[in-house]
Parts: sequence; structure tokens; C-alpha cells
Amino acid sequence: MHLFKGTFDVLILKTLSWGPAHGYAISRWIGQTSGDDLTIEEGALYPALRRLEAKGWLSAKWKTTETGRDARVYSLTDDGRRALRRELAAWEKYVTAFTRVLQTKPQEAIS
Amino acid sequence: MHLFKGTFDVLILKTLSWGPAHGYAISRWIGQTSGDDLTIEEGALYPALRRLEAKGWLSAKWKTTETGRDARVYSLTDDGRRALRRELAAWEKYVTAFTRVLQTKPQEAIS
DNA sequence: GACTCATACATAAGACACTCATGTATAGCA
DNA sequence: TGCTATACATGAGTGTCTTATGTATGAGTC
Repeated sequence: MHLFKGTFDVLILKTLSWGPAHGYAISRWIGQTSGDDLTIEEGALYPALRRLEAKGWLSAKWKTTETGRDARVYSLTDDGRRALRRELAAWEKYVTAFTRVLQTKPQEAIS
Repeated sequence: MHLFKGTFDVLILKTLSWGPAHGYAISRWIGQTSGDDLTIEEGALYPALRRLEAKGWLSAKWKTTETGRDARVYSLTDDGRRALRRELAAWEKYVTAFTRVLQTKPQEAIS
């Protein structure tokens, strides 16, 4: 489905809050747990990870996975953990405000 | 606050579902009812209205308001009403999926 | 009469996250 | 040998946004 830009960072951070993971696995996890309603394209995923790393929210190193492949494994930094808390709060605030607008019925015509 | 791109159209459509209104009033209504948590900049507002009009979701005509000013008053078309229903459903589905990802705790490491 | 504020619309420049397409490489399996 | 899944990467293009700037006028204030 079409998505709302700027919302993926929180999902990535949250996913990494459970422990280190590489990009492909993060993408798969988000797809799975959302029932495939949320899919993050590879062209969006890898730049996003670089971006979050550049912000200091993630740290990365190359490792070999259990299946014998090279993978770039990301971990949440302390800054990343703080950012996650902030972003989660912002998201909830946003949804609350959004819902309020959707549910408020005007007494009279809007002008 | 920073916003999530692509989410405003629904708010505009919803606001117009209560009756015709001009851009400035729509913006004010969204700001008000959200407790100023959601503000739509004028540089985003007017292009968005044109966009929705071009899609056939809104119709517009110039009128003079009660306060004696020229204003471009927008109304929801039938297509717009259908679009609103679709967009609302999509938004709810998105938030649900999003919440599911945020709340799902993995049994084991994500890989 | 001059000034300021709120109302009302408009647009251009630039930022930025996305989609889509394409590319590399390799493990595992039939 | 060929196919699928895994794993990363990037470039071109798109579209919505922010920021800044501009026009114009009604209403109230000094």
C-alpha cells in the first residue's frame, strides 16, 4: 500500500530495540509482523539505515550470518534508544491529534 | 511538529465533508481541532487543494465571504466522498499495521 | 489619515524520503 | 545447470513538504 513518508524510521528503531539485526532481516520482520501491510522497499531501506547511522542512532559492522553470508549488522546506540523514545512519543501524539481532527464535528459551518 | 508526508489529504477531505469551506478556513479548522499539534503551512495547503481539485475530488468557485473578502470555496465531489472513505480506511489500516509492528515482541533474535 | 493585524490566496526554490529499476554476489536446492 | 532466496547497493525520477516571499484588503487603533 502507499505509505506515509517519514514513518519508517520508528519501525526500524523499534525493530532494532529487540537486538542487532541486518537490513534484510529488519525489512522481513516489518513485513511479517504487519501482515505484509507495511513493506519497505530495498531502495528505501538501505539509504534509511545509512541515514540513521549517520545520525549516530545506529552502529554497524559487517558480519557473517549463520547462513554464511556477509551482512551489515546494525545495533541501536544509546542515542538511538533515546531517539526511539522521542519518535514513539511523537508518533502517538500525531495519531492522537489526527484522530481528534477526524472525530470532531463542527457546531456550525467551517469558515 | 514535523509531519508525515501524504497524511494531510485525508484531513482536508474530512474537513470538507462537513460542508464547503475555503483554504484558509480549512487550515484554521485543522489547527484548532488538533490543538495546534497539526499545522498545515500555506505553501503546502494551496498546492494540495489544487491537486485534489485536479483529481476531481474537489470542486471550487470564487465567492465573497461574509467578511467581504474573495475566497476560493471548495466542495467535496461525489468522487471526493468515495476517495475520503477509501483514504480513511487506508489510514486506519496503516495505523493498525504500524501498531502491530510496534507491539510485537519476537520470540527469538530477528534474523 | 496612517499603521498594524488578521484574512485570503499564490508561487518559487530547495530539501528529502520515497518508488522503481537495475546491478552484484552467493548459498542452497532440484 | 538453473532457479530461488538472501544480502547489499545505487541512480533516476517523483511528489509532498518547508521556507520565503509576494499581493491585496477589511477592520480596528492611535
